[in-house]
Amino acid sequence: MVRVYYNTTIYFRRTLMQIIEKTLENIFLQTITKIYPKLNSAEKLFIQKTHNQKFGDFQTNFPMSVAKIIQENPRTIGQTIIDNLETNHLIAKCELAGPGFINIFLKNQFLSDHIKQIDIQPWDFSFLPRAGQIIIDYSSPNIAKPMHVGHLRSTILGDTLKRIYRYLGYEVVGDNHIGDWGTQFGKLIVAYHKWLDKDNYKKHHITELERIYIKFANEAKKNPELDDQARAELKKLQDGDPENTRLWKEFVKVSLDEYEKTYQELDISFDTVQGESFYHNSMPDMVKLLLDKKIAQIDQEAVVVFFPESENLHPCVIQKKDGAFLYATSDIACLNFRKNNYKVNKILYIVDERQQPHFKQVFSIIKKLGWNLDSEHIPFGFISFSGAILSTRAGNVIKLEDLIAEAIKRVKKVINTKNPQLSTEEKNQIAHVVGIGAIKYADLSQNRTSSYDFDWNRMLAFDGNTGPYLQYTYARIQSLIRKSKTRTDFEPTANIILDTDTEKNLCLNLTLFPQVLIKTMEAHKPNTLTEYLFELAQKFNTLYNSMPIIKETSPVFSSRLIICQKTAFILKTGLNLLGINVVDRM
RNA sequence: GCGCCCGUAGCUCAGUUGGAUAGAGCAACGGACUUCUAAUCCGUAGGUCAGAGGUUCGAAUCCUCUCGGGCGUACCA
Repeated sequence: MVRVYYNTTIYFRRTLMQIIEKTLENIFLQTITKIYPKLNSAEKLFIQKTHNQKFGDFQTNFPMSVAKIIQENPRTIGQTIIDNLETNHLIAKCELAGPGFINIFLKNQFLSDHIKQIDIQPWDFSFLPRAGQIIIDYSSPNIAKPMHVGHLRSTILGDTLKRIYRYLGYEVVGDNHIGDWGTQFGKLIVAYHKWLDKDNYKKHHITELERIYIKFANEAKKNPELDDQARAELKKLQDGDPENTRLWKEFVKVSLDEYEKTYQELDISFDTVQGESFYHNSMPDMVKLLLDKKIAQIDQEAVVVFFPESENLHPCVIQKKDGAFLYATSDIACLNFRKNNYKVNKILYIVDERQQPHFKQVFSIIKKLGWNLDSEHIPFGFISFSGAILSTRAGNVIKLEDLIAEAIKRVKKVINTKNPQLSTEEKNQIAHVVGIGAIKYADLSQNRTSSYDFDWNRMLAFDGNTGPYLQYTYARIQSLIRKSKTRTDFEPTANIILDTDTEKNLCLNLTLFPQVLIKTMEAHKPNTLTEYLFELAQKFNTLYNSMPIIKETSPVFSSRLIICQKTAFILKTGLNLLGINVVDRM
């Protein structure tokens, strides 16, 4: 690390690793602006990894993408660019290929030097628009209901995005927007007085609250009068009735305590927990504001926002005829709060795809208000079970705590056959890390937009493209590193030998990590990252199975061990960004 | 009815400025452990990218239509 002190502004600057794709883009851009000064198409320039070694290491299709604008043959453009490229320290040669691809071959020396810097210097992400804060709304369980696999996606998606944004240098606020206000509390209060089993409640708060909630739903079908009672209790709560307020606070507290256990098991944390109730007091102001600005109007005794036909949205009720507020109202109030209390870069809502119309409505309303907030709904497909939608009331949920327990149980079984000599304590620790890893990876490796049917064997698989596979690869490397500790012939600064396709492939893959992170962040799709890590692990395992590492002597031994260290670093860093930990043996 | 999402190998799915021969995992079949952890690796087989048209140098990707599936459709969240 090099520290440079300046006179005017006192700060230190570390030497940062440049991202290869960006460096190449800069080199090409220099040449392109020189040859085609009028061409304002820098955004069309993308350098990407080739999918086949015969096409070089990286490539660009820039000539084809601008051929029409320049009105020249793409091959001519490509050749002109290649001929005018200034010599530099990273490109060995460029080839024109096919209809107008430019294939780029890197210098081995550059690649070797570059890889050696991995885990020594951090990458330079300073070109990203990082001003302000990224606010991420995720997890958001409903009070008094157990967290089930349906909450998994929002929770770990949000957590992963939070980690990735932070790693890229953004300031992030993770907000658990809990469902702690609304109609279910009227029902719960009625059910609490009628059916609560106090012993059960003491033993397991949420299980009992869930039971009486389901009972209420069933009883109300037979006896609609219960719904009226629930509405009355809700009204009392909203009007500040002391007894109902006390009960409500109790429900919230016991629920949060319970969720906290699951969050700890999953290694999930939040920066703020501000549920719907937090915004309750400001909701009347929101309604008034929208009425004053003539954005909302009174229709059939309710306060409603209508949208132009082109937006294809249903009217949005922001206050019911009985005076109660709704989900949309609280989201508007929440946005108002964020506008006033944060310097917003972007707001992300990690909520399932069925709520897409709701967010369109809310975003349309704040646009009418002239609030300049970059808000984005990050939708994901929902999880069903045997084709049915998971629902607390229907009672077909799989609780997160049960899923976690089953995962740990299954991992233990494998450890006992593979590594029975490990201590019980270590077995437990490994089982926990690997079990959680399997669950998180199973979900994150799926494209978030697709819905899927929950399947125990699929979610808890340990072979193939799974979390345990990546953790296993990491553990294998750690084993090599342990065994190399006593070696005296290790040269940490040795050149990396890139003579075989196996070694070169793996090394090239190592360099892609920072760009993959950017891509993952931009599309908000963690499966981009899982896919990359899986490929990296596969390439490592190919090397591991086809060539000796610690059985070699230096310089080959040193070169391969350095590759191992760097691979382990990327695997660990990548897995940690997915919220998955690693173990040194398993 | 209208709106949104989806249809890719036997199964589950990747595939985001439109790029070269559409890829993985699982399952199947054949092979590699007295050798750095076989939760691994190597190989074989498997495709009308739902169908039809269009846009162009080039389409799984963009546009139109048809068929099939899921979800949503103002006073729940």
